Amino acid sequence: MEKIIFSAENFNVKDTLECGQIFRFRPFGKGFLVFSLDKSAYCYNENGLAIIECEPCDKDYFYNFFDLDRDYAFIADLAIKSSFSTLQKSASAGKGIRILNQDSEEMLFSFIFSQNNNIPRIKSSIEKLCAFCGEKKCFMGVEYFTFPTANAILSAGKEIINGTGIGYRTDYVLTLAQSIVNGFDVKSLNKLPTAQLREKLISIKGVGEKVANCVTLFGYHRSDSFPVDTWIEKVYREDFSGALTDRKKITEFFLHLFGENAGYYQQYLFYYKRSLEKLEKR
DNA sequence: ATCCAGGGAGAAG
DNA sequence: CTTCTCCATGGA
Repeated sequence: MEKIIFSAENFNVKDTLECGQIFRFRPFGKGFLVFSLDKSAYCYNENGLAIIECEPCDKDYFYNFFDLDRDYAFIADLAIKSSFSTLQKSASAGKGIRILNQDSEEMLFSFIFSQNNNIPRIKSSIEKLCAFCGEKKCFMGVEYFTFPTANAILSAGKEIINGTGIGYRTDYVLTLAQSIVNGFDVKSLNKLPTAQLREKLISIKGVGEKVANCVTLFGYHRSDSFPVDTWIEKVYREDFSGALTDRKKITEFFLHLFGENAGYYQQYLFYYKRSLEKLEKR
């Protein structure tokens, strides 16, 4: 097993995993097991450090996965010093959040699962998908399943995919899997600038403005993305006194307000609103 | 029982 | 162009 050791100052494992950007992880030992495609790692904070353990051949993958070359102290400080009090609080509480570099195809399928759904159910459905048509593997004595290929999803068929509990979204998933099998290369879209990338993603059935923004942010690391869901809409209404109701316009409002770091700030705000605010109000 | 969750497609206005 | 309705599912 190989270890990557990093300062915990801007790498809080729990916050990074629980802030809603990743669905495949589970508590284990001193921290969490994390799964991406067919790979796995064990991560935890200890003595002011963040530690990642993985197979030697996956070391480069997880170094990039956790975005370890980026200066998150700088990003968080800008937010903390901004003139928006909720952003200050959110960034101060969530300065250990890093935006992961996840696989774009895995993100695309995962966020199609997410529409009009909640995070615990999304996690459970994706786990079932992997169990139904992923490949069984073992890491540190724990059994897990890889994220399935489009081909495996397609051959699993309607009955099985619907067995994951995603209901009406089953058709979206199978249609996407079919088009990937037919040659649609999700990863190659990375060469497009963000606006065109987003437009291309929205042309996929089951992908609208919000899901496209999640995929550009979490699957292509485009920080000029700003997903607006029910939680961010609450932030907009309650903390920015917003009057707009069209979520696309709310996205544009925040992109204009926050600029190129909007995606990082969005994640601070989302995590704070969904998980932390209720804890502070007492 | 009704509402809500990291919304979007398609129809109607 | 904008707004409305319906969509499966399960936990609160």
